[in-house]
Amino acid sequence: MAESMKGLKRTHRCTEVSNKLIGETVTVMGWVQKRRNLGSLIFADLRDRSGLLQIVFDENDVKPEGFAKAETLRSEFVIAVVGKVTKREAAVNESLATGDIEIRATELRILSESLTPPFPIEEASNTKEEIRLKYRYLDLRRPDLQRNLIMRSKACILTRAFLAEEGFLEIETPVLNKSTPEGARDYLVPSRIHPGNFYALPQSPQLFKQLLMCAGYDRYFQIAKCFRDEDLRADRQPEFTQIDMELSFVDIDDVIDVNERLLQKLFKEILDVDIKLPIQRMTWKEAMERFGSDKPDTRFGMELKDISDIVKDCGFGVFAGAVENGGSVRGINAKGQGSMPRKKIDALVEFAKGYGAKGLAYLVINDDGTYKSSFAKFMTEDELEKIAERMEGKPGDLLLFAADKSKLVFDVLGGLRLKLAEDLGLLDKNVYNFLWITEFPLLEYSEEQGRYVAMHHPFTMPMEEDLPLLDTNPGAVRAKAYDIVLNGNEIGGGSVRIYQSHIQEKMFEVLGFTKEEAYERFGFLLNAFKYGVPPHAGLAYGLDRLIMLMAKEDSIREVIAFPKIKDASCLMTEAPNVVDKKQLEELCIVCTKTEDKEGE
RNA sequence: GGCCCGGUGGCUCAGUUGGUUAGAGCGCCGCCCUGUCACGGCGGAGGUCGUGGGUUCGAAUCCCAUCCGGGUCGCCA
Repeated sequence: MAESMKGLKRTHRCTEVSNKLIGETVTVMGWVQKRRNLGSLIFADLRDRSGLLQIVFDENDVKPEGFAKAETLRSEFVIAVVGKVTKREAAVNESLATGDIEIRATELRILSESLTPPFPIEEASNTKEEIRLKYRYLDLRRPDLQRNLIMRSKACILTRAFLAEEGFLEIETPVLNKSTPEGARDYLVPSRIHPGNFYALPQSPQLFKQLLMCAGYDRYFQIAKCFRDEDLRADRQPEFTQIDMELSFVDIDDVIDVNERLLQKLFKEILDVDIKLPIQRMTWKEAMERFGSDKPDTRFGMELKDISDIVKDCGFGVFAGAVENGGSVRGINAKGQGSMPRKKIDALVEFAKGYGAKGLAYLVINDDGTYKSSFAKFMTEDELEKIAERMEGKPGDLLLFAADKSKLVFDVLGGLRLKLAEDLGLLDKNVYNFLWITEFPLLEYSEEQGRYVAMHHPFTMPMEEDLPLLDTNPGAVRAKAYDIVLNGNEIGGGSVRIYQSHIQEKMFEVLGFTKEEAYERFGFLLNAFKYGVPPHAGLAYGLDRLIMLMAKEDSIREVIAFPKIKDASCLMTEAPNVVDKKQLEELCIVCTKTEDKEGE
């Protein structure tokens, strides 16, 4: 039976009880982690968010009725204990913060009983994520998740303090918005008052923060929930959180400066990691050519090398053909992996095919300097020598090559590089390599849509020196956009925005929007900019990813209290669900198809 | 939508070329135990082998379909 806590007041969290309090009486409350019943002496480990504390129940102290209650204690019972802090009589438990003390209980109240939990509430759980997520409220009791969420809270509080100190204002923007079907798929919310009309949940507060600049708020930030109806990944959830900011009267360097100092503060205060400033910068072009990625992981080498010039006239049709068709041939050097078994190399080829590559060529430099290769027979000795030299190949190395359109080559080798690093254990989670990627292409040609689309968004400022190219070669225009990358993860990105209407109009023109279409979608922003708009720029972090990396986790689900699973549903609440006919009628909505779900 | 991995008591797993009654550790329940902290001792309960179908004298094991979870490609301005 649950007892009342009437008359008791918690005096300390478990690990706030220290050996400085020996002799004092304290009241602690929490969950029973573990009970050890020795017959006439019972030990219980009490747990709260601070940690563990040992309680001793001895009939002499806690009286027969209290002792009888202690005998019924089970895992996850919620109890209140009044007792005296004492030094442990026997061995100290070194693995516990409170390992040299214990509470000799004089009073015990069982505030709440518990069923036997479906999985052990313990650190470094082996339990399948499926079960952990179904019982997320139990999973969240585990120290790992508590640490992660406490870290997340700390990061938010520090961010607020830092940005406030830097003159930023925290301002909320609407969650119910107008859908602008450019970019990610929107989550839609039907309007009851306007039948057939829908709001869209924000993919980011982008337009509103620009309007705030227009309105004179100078420096804005918000820790904002954002929504994208796209497929999930380990680092992608349909709802996620951004640390979003925008600044007026600034250029790239101003944005980078304040953000470098923010990152430095967060990593120092939370992890005691010193980030050396300034953070390295690299152009998008260099990142692609050296790492095959716009978010390179610089914790290890294995950089891409271009061998197109060597093989453009060689006898190997795959290589020569790729160059002839305007593509390239590039490779990476898996140092010392020359002895990789054929089966594993075949697996790498399959991996490459997953990116759409037609194959993957390899060249092993044997210890005696001879070659073992899938293409050597088509090449001259001289060509092979030159390739090995370009790849800095030494005996015992495994060289891997992709030949195709350059974009595909980058994707394949960039992916392969990461896979190899992971397989070879080159990725140290204690190392934090930051990198700014700059000079992104402004536009990207969409085969699907048959037009250029904005790589970042349509309000991104082109680099001044590339403005003339907008007419002649739009694909070559670079943008004043920048991403902040940490260990191969894009943790944030932003840009300088267009504030001159003639450039904005040009941008819409290149994107294939008529003036009417542009106004239809973004009229409120374009009109606002007619009334005096300051030059402005901003940046937004993926908070979940940032915390994931700080917490050394592999999935953002580990730093989100109640995450969704791969199909965007929630195992605990079973959202989304079918709603009442009446609700639909009120919204004038008819479903043409309804998924059958079990139990409905 | 494609590809890959997984699903066996509450949890984590083992289960041979298809072959008696499907095992282990932890947990759980009962009894005993005054210094445990991975407490210990004795005893016990608990399994539609994800689901459906097929092959077979016989299926956890082989085949097909399907459901569930994870990773990834596409997708993510």
